[in-house]
Amino acid sequence: MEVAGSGLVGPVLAWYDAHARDLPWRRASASAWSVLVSEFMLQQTPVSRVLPVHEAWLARWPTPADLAAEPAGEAVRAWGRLGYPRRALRLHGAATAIRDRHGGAVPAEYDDLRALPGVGDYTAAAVAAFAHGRRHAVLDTNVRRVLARAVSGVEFPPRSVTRAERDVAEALLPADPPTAATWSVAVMELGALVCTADRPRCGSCPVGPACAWNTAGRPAYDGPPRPVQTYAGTDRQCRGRLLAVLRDAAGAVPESRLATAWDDEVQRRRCLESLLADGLAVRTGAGIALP
DNA sequence: CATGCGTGGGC
DNA sequence: TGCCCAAGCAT
Repeated sequence: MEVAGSGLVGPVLAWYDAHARDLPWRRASASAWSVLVSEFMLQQTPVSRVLPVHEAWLARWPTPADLAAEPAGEAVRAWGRLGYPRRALRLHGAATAIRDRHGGAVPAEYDDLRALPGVGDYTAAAVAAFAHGRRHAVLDTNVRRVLARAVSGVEFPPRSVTRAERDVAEALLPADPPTAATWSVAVMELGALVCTADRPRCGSCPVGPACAWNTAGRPAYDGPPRPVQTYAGTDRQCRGRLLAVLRDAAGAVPESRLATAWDDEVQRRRCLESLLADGLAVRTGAGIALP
């Protein structure tokens, strides 16, 4: 019952055993909560920036109930400059749901995890596998890129996850649940350290000749161009500036003070309203504050 | 299903 | 120097 690329698993597991980074949320002593927090923080944010915030977060809130006991604004403040602060709000919401619906314990079932705010397919599978040893295919951007290259022979995966990708991931997933979980983290690590988006280190890749893309001579990507993400001058940047003022203030700030953070008044007002609508800020008698 | 949502580092 | 990204999610 061979599938294309089935020769990947052994070499990747051996490589991971020798090259895995020692990350706090991967240690045997790490709680499921530590894993969940790391997965929220790692959504679109590099490991190096997550490390210090994750450490401080777990020290302050060792359990979901500890976080749920505080106002959501404290989560937004502690999130600091990790970016996409709605994740902080959702993590607080997840902690509250875990306390109220799961007796304070991070659930192990995919469906229960998936129902938490801020938890999509990837995070639910990752927490089920990495925190609880469940057998789930974990399809993140790293895994998708590795499989696109090694199995499909193309440089980059499709824009969104396809049925074909899921079938490949399922076919490769080892039958033994703990081994499946290790395989998943191992192939992610390979994508993060070796099979990178740009300048992949094929010379030191354990997959070697089993990689269809490398064997084919690493043909250039010929799919649709990926959209470039602009930032300067966007509402995202404006919202970030406004929220930074709120984070750095002890309490509410007068709305006039937000003007110092962004010149364009029309855009500034629009962004403030969107922050209020998102629940990242609230109006009080004294001005604008974190929730 | 395409789009909006932060931030800082590497080349 | 700009440009491109880095363990996604919700709508």
